[in-house]
Amino acid sequence: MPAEPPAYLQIAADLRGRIVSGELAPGAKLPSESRLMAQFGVSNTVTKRAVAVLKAEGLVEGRHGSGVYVRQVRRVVRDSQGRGQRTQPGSTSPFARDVAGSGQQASWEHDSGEIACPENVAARLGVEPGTAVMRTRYRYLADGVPVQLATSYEPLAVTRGTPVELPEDGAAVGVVARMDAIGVRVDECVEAVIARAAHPEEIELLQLPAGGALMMVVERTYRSAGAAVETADIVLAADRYQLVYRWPVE
Amino acid sequence: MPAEPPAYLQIAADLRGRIVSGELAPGAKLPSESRLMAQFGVSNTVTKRAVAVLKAEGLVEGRHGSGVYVRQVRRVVRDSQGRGQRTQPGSTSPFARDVAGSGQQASWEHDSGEIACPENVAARLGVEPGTAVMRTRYRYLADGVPVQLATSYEPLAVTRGTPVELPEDGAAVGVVARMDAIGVRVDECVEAVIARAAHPEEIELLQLPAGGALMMVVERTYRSAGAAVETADIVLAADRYQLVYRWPVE
DNA sequence: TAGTGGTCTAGACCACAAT
DNA sequence: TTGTGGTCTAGACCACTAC
Repeated sequence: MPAEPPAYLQIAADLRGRIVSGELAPGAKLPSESRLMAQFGVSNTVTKRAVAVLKAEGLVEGRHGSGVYVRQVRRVVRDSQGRGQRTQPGSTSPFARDVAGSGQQASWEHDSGEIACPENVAARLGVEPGTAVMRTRYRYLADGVPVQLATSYEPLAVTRGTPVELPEDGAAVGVVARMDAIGVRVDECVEAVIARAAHPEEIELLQLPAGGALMMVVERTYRSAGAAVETADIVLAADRYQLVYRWPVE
Repeated sequence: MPAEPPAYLQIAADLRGRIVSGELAPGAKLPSESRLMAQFGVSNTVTKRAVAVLKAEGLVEGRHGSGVYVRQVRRVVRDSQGRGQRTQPGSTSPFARDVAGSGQQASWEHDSGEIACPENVAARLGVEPGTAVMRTRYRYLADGVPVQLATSYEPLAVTRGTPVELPEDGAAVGVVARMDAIGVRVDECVEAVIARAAHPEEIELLQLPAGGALMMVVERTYRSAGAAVETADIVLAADRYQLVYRWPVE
């Protein structure tokens, strides 16, 4: 005999089916807890747990005192095409271009400071841990809503004493153009992508629902003649982004 | 006054801190529910919920009747380098190369059949919905453990009547080589990456823990002279993979 | 004020692990 | 047999929304 799946998963599956079939459209309100309790003949904890599964999947969101609603997701496309390419003067930042693609307005905040390079970053930059690096933390917003975090590291051996030692509005022009300005020719971009649950500070900075938000993390490294000149951790709310990469065959 | 975070999140944060600091090393057993109840002065449901948060994050796994243990994750690196490149005869499949990189043994299963093209796939292939396509479903295993699913679609207008109409052991050589064999020169590869929670059938096929497993989904499309000749949905257990992309600047 | 979700208590039963 | 996690009951209180 195959084991019966637990009730909370059956209820979650029932609701999920009604969402993906369109019966419960984006913006629609789910049946309230008490209705679900009556309909399925279970106690409140079971219905709450079923709904918690759907929240963890990003399918629904609870609004306190009002109800649970089907989310409408529209993903921003982040295309590698043109990213890490030399941009024309006056062109807008890659982030601004991405969010413009979904009809939204881009803005960002940043702060910079010199630090001793932590171990995991040192491995990516190919320097000794403790080496002086410039760290810049960014928070990017689409229509005023924070959607992306980034932390950038640059060896000061490359930029010390130059006009681009501080990234200032580096986000507006991109790393490649900044390095060009001091004669460093970036020739390769490498991005490593992982997905994981959100860390607590990310939940706070990105105003995510507590417990179970999904993140995509891009470790991006720019290289010049084989040596890394910048690396960054880019943290994206997974349900708001699609990453696109394209390359020629042969 | 800042609001106090709920107890279950505080307990989860406490345990998470002890895990990432290394105090609770991979393989270590967490304090039992009853210990946590006593230590934090809460009821069982609260400790269970705290542990559930860590499970959803992929940090720990419960072993029924035994305890909850810190997971040891080693990520397989899936590198775009060499993927969608013309391979030398006798070379192994991209998947086999990936898992060999972490010292594991690769194997896979597949089944093929002709179907009418579903709508979302039709958009990617640039054909009318309902057009005849060959669908092949793969399940890939590393050391016998299923770690990856893939569903591939090829317009039969391209392959009908050729020796590669059925992919057969297509996984062993790759799409580019198969298309080469019938004179179709693949010249571009596009991959779109999203992250989301696992679907129920994925939980079953990949033997994942129910409720909250994270997936990465790669929509890969091969093109020849502007026309798509193959597209695939590649589903990866997020905590077992790292995707790497690299491209030249300018 | 009534309805709703978010959190929590204090138990219970079962299946499975370790012994 | 004892301890453990997985599931579930049947309540409770609070904060918030909608009216």
